[in-house]
Amino acid sequence: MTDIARLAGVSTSTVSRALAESPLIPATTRRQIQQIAIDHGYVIDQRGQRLRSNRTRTICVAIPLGHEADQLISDPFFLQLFGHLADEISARHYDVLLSRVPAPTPGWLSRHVQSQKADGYIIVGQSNQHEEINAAARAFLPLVVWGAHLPEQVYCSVGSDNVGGARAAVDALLQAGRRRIVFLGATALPEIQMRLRGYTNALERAGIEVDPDLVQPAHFTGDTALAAVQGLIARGIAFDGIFAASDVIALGALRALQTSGVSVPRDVSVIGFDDLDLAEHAHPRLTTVHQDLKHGAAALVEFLFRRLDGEETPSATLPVRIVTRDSI
Amino acid sequence: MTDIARLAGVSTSTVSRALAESPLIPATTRRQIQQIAIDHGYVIDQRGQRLRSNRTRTICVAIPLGHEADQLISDPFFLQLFGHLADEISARHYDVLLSRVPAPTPGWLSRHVQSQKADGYIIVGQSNQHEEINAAARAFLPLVVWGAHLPEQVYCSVGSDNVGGARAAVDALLQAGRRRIVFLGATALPEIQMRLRGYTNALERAGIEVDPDLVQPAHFTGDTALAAVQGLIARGIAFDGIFAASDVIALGALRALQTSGVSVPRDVSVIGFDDLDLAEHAHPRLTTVHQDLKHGAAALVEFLFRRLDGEETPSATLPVRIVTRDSI
DNA sequence: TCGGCATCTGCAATCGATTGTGCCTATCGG
DNA sequence: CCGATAGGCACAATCGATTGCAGATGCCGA
Repeated sequence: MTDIARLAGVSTSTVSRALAESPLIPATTRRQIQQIAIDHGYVIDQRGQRLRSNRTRTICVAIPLGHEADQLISDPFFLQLFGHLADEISARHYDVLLSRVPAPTPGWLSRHVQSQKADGYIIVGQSNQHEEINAAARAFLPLVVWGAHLPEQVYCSVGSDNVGGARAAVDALLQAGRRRIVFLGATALPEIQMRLRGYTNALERAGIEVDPDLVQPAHFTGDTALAAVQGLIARGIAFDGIFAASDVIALGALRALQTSGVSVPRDVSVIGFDDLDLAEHAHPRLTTVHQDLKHGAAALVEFLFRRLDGEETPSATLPVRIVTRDSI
Repeated sequence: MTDIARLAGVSTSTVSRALAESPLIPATTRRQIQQIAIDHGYVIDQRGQRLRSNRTRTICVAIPLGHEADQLISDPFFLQLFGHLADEISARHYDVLLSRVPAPTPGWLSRHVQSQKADGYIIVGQSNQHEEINAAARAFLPLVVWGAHLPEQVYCSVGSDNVGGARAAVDALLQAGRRRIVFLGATALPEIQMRLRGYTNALERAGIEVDPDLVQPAHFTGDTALAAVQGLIARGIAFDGIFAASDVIALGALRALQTSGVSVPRDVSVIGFDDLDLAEHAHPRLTTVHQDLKHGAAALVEFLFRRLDGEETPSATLPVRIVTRDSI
């Protein structure tokens, strides 16, 4: 900037103001200085600008992986949500900073916020970090969370109706005449806990007792789901329906059934949760609970920018609906 | 930092050195100062640190959209590549900055580099920005590109063997007895041009003349591919095979054929390019040219970090292979 | 001719860190 | 007992921008 100032025969103050379109500088001078900057390939250094002006024009999307340190960014659900978030954020001319937090240590979020790398935060999935997020949110407004709505929550969250969606999913299986329904999911996560609650609710309402053998842990990779289903078959535990807490899990279950010669949906009905692009293309096409990630992402970003302007925003729970295809 | 210095009874220089584990500060003092920092929730402000130390510990992943401004980040191919890139970068403890450049203006990349937002750049897809990238790469070493290897290229690129892959794909269709083979793809892009060249090569070698009617433009969304195939059918142009320049295009073509009552692969064989997760789950399961995006991403990041250390790196072309499924 | 006012423009402080240089104080050997 | 040496530490410059304040300039009317 000093160089540009010298070339233009003015001070750096004037250059700074000219490039910022300050009305203090007459329009003709402004244009001249801007032209000199362009001609010499000068652009404002973000490091200096950010330090001085206290704004980074950057939103950080963070994924805490407290439950499962090896879940990668290349997880299809996360990528799909992230894609929509990035579209929304870049449409507002902000940069997107992606941060993966493999093993959250106490205070990680507050520290991250303090480091001034971004103006606002979108946390994808609470993992087991509810308290941590609460603590950070108490002192820092521009922070929104994709996930479940939990008791004692001070932060703003957007998420699907997990209990209702799970209940509807299990109801669909019951309606298809299924009685021994497996639940597959990582119950350490709040969202999955909610889905388990919906599962339990639906069974109880139908007068069916929950069989602990049928509630199986499965992480977010298809492989653990595959192993869980194979385990059930090997142990001779009978079942005629599977409610998978995510589509990726459902696809793993489908693979396991296929290799064991179990026909879907003749012998076993399967329903997933998420409605990723994958679900439509699965074989058989996967019946699943549709979450509207695009609208969810739009809501998250909308709320975040309102908070950047100092406004408080409420949490939101998005309705879900069953998409009926061929696996049920 | 001034506060921490006061609390510890030392100067900010000492605090800075203590937090940086400088051997100039005795170990016991270091620990004391670090403890005070932790107790008071202090973390180094990235803005100051970056300004002073000239390093951001950030890699920017940029997508130029010169050809098609409305392509979104939520494109499955891009997301899958991006996921692998992000995994690799965050494994090296760097941050990932995502930048979408909708309508590249001359000098956009050089300007971006100058702005000092990141230490290194990964450009995904050259779009029509070959010259621009060349210009930036002449003055800036830590820059790598996913895409085709072009003549007069000064930058480092990693990409698949597009010509060879396309040739193999068309050969596979020919071997299945197909003769009137459609090409679907956006030929404005260098990578797609290469695939078109492979298509032409393979046909010529088989003594078949290229019918211009069968070379159809299709963008990266499935919808334009769907429309193109429906157009061919409506115009009564006969064809018995489709080489789609990407899996997303192939899925669009499959949908068009399905709604028109054309059976795949009985009446028409279809082959794609990419081997996204989607391909395996398509119905019928899509035969396609497999690109190893995970290794490609690893190579890109490896090269980039070597360049951050001042080393020159060559370009690389990755081999591809046909994954045979049910659509051919 | 001069005062007053509006319009520009520059000085200098500031954001929060890093680091070369040099001072001070022990410690040790002669 | 004194000087050399090394180990700790602080001072102050610096990175590249922004902005309040004050000074300079020009124009107007009286």
